[in-house]
Amino acid sequence: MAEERSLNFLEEIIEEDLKAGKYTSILTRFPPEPNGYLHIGHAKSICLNFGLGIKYGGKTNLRFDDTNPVTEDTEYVDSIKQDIQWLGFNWAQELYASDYFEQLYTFATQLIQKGLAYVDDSSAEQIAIEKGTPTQPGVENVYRSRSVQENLALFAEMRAGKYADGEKVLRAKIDMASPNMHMRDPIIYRIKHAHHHRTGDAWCIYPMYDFAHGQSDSIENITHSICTLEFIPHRPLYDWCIEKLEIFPSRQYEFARLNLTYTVMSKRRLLQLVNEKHVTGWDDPRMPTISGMRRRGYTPESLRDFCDRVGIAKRENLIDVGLLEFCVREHLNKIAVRRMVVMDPIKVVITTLAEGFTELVQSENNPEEAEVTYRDIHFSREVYIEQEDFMETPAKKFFRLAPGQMVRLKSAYIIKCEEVVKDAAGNITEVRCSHVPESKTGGANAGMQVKATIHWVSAAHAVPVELRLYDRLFKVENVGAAEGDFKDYINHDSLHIIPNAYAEPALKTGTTSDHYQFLRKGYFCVDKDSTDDTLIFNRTVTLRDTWAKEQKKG
RNA sequence: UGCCCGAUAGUAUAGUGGUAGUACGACAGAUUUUGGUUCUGUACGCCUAGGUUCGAGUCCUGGUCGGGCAACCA
Repeated sequence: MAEERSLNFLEEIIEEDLKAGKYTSILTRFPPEPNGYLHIGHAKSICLNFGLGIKYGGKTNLRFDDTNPVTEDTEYVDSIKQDIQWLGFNWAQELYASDYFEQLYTFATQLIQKGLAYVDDSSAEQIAIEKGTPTQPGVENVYRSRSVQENLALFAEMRAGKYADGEKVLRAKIDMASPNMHMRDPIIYRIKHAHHHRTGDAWCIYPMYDFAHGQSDSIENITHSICTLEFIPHRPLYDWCIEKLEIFPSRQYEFARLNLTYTVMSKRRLLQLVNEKHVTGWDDPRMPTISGMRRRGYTPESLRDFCDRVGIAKRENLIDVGLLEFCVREHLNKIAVRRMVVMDPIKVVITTLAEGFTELVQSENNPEEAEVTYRDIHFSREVYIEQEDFMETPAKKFFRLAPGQMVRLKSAYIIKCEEVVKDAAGNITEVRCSHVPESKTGGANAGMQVKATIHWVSAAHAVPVELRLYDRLFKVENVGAAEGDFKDYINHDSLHIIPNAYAEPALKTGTTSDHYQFLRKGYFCVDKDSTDDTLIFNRTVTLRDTWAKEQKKG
């Protein structure tokens, strides 16, 4: 089943480690900070970390990196857990960096005892100045030479709450002249008199990322700690802590994060979109968040397939959102139930049928199914078809309905346009057609060749529904590379609401499905805003439309 | 001016010294009671200059280009 595929560089490393006997099994982790909702970029990391665990018979922990109480919240913890499970993954253990606060405090004191950490009384500004620049070495200050005893006492006082925020920090004593800025005596503990979502008010000092992440990995015996490229310069510090503390040597590896065309992928920017009401929330169907995509109608399968196809490497990338759309179409084509909905109606009267004529026709629920099932649809003398499926003066290569032309009404009769009725202003109000008798499925004339088959809804039986059509959130491909404020590139036309589309009754009364294909229009799902009175559908993605492409060519 | 990472069709991603593959996209055609699906075909690529070698996308050196690194963020 699994096709022979080349290994990515992480799989190669793991296979070498396993082969060399370095590990008997692997343990990875997914380490989100609970300060925002997960997006498709996180999905790539989730699929990678959990996927590796599954592929090599190992396990994967979920560990919340909650070392900064002022930005973190349990609301985010809950959404993150839900999103991971929805994607289809199970963690071995649910853990929190905050579980290790006591242990991390002990690690810090060990460093102090070894003369490898010191309490610094300098202000943030002073520390920044003394740090130097990438091209200029930093300088050592007077606090750097404090005695072990003094440092131990001071650090204990920090923990005890004797000092205000920012009054003191604990720094690792490494090398103020290092060409790597992160090695210039990085701050490892800071004072924050803040309420933590899990530890409450037990602590007023919190470890920095660099003093929490690697040690957490080590405590859990994580074998392969996988993160994104921007942490490459942190790796020497990651290794330094492990070496000096003499703890389990977890190893950090980095891969390139996902970037998608026509969207943004930073939590900061997504939060801004939410806070400034450019979207309705984190789960707005236009958002690249997992919750937004779920609401939009994307399936876990399609997201996993996408993450698989984008690959894992170290070079920066910008993935065409078209690939995502391909993945969702491919999955939805297999599972979506077919229904007919007319979005922009024009009335067709079939004059050769008796006044009040009505009958039931059968149409397949999904032609892709191994065993095709059918539903009944009311057909009658008056039906709605799409405005765009009729042209009074047809364009070249237009082979839908036009005066004197024939089309098939899906699962019903072939009709021929005989007359166009207009109002005083010259607008077309109605198209009058004749029908070909015996042209239904199984009829004597069913084999007649027509150039097109169009969808329709019986006028008398149509059910009004609301459709929400989404377009890309941004107007430019590479929002990250665009100059100026990213908000200048927001597509203000990204939501188009059709309050009164006409749907076939089966949509309301028939089998309920999570995913529908509205014939020839796209894939849709029911939105949570639906009420007993009004069904609301989100368009997940359109169908491939070669006719639209043809038209663009002009 | 320092350090680090990277560079293969339009976009991604393989190729581990021996014929540059794959996917999406594009284009053309076939099939189709969805201009959907499916199928077939076509076009398009190793950043650059040297070097090592019988042979270099791959190894070495220089250059160019892109990205990152100086939050009491992660």
